[in-house]
Amino acid sequence: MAQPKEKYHHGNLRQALINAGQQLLIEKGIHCLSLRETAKAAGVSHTAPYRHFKDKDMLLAAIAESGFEQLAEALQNAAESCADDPEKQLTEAAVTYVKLAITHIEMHQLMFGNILNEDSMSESVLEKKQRVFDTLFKIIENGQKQNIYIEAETLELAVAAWSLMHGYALLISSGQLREAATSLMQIETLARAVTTHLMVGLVKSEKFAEEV
Amino acid sequence: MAQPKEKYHHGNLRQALINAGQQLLIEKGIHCLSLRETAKAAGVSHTAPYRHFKDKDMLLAAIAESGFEQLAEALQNAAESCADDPEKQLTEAAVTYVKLAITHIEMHQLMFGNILNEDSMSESVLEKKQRVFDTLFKIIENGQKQNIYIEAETLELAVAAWSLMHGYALLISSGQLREAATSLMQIETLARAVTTHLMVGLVKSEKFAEEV
DNA sequence: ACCTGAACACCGTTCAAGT
DNA sequence: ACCTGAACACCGTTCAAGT
Repeated sequence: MAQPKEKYHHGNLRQALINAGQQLLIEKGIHCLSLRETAKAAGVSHTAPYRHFKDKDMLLAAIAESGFEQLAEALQNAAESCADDPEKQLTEAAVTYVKLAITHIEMHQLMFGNILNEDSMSESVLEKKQRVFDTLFKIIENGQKQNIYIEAETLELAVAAWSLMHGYALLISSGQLREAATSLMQIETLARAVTTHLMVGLVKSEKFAEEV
Repeated sequence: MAQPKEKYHHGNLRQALINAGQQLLIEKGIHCLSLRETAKAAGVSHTAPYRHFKDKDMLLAAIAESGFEQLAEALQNAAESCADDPEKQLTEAAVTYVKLAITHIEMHQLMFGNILNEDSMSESVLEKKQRVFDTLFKIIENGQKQNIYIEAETLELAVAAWSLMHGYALLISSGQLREAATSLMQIETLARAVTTHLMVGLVKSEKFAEEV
C-alpha cells in the first residue's frame, strides 16, 4: 500500500534513476555520467530510462532539479538567519552560494555549466531554478526597503550580486583562482572580501564627495 | 622553402587540425566537436591527430589558445583606448569581455566552461590564459595608482571585477538572464549598469558618512 | 617520420518483441 | 504498462602495418 506507485520491479524507477544518476554524477563527474551506466546502477536495461525520460537531457534536468531546490533553500536559510541586517544577508548568501558550489562542484556544473538545454527542462525544474534568483532578488529588495541599498533598479542590483557570486564560484571551481585562494578558508575569506567590495564599491567615496 | 615545416601531405597538419576544430566548434558546438570529425574535415584519417596531440583534450586546449590570445588582446585594446580614465577602462574592459563572450559563446565555453583540464594545457596556453587576468589586474592597479580606486589588495579588487564580468557573461550566455536582457543592446546596457554598481557600490554612501 | 585501417570498449537512441 | 535485446550510427584510443 505505502506508495501508490508500485511498479514492475521498482517501487519507482523514475526516482531510482535520478538517485543513481546523482550518485554517478558525484562520483565520476558530469562527463562520465552516461544513461547506460545510470540504468545499470539502477538495475534495469539501458533502454528502460526511456519509459520515464524523453532523452538523456531530461534525466540530467531531473537530477539538477534537486540541486536547484537545495540551493534555493540554503540561500533562504542564510537570509533568514540575519533578517535584520541586509548587508550581512547578502554576504552570507554569497558565502553560502560559493560554498555549496564548490562542495558540490559536479552538481553546480550540471546546474549552471551550460550543459542543460532550457528547452529540456520541465516546468517544475524551471520553477525551482527561478526560486534561486528570486531569493537573491528579495534580499536586495529588502535592503532597499530598509534604506540600506541605493535606489537603482532592483533587478540591476540583483544581477550584479548574482553575477559576482556566480562568477566567483565558477572561477574557483574551474581552478582559475588557484593562486589567489586554495583552502576552503581562504576561499571563504576572499568571497567575503569580494562581496564587501561590491557593496562598498571600488571607487573612493571621497571622489564622489568632490564631484557631487 | 617558405615555412620550414613542410610535412607529409599537409604543410602543417597540426595547424590544419586546430583550424578545422575551431570551425566545427563554432558551427556545431562544443558537444558535437569530435576528434574524428575534425580529422575528417582536415582530410586525414581519424588516428592522424594522435601524431600531433596526446589526446582530444590537448587538441581542445590548442583550439582555446587562440581564444585566450584574442581576449587578452581585446581587453588590452579596450584599456589603451582610454588610458587616462580608469573607471572607463574598467567599464570598457567589462563590455568587451561580455561582448566577446556572447559573440563567441562556444569558444568562451571551451575556454572557461570547465571543459579543459588545467593539466592538459601546454605552457603556452597557460601563459595566454594568464595574460587575460593580468590585463584586468593592471587596469585596477593603474586606477589605484591614479588614486581613483580604494587602497585594498589589488588582487581582491581584480578578482571582484573579474568575477562580476565573468559571471555576467556566463549568466547571459547560458540564458539565465533572458528576462532581464535579450538584445545585444540591452545586454551591453545592463553590463554597463552592473559594472557601475560594482564601482560605486550597492550600499548608500550616506550610510557610511553616518558611520564614519 | 607520418599516416592508415582494423579493432576495442564505450556512447545515445530506436524498435520489434516479450510479459 | 513496463521492460528487454539486438541493431545502428556514432565516440576516443590503441596498435600493428604500410610508405
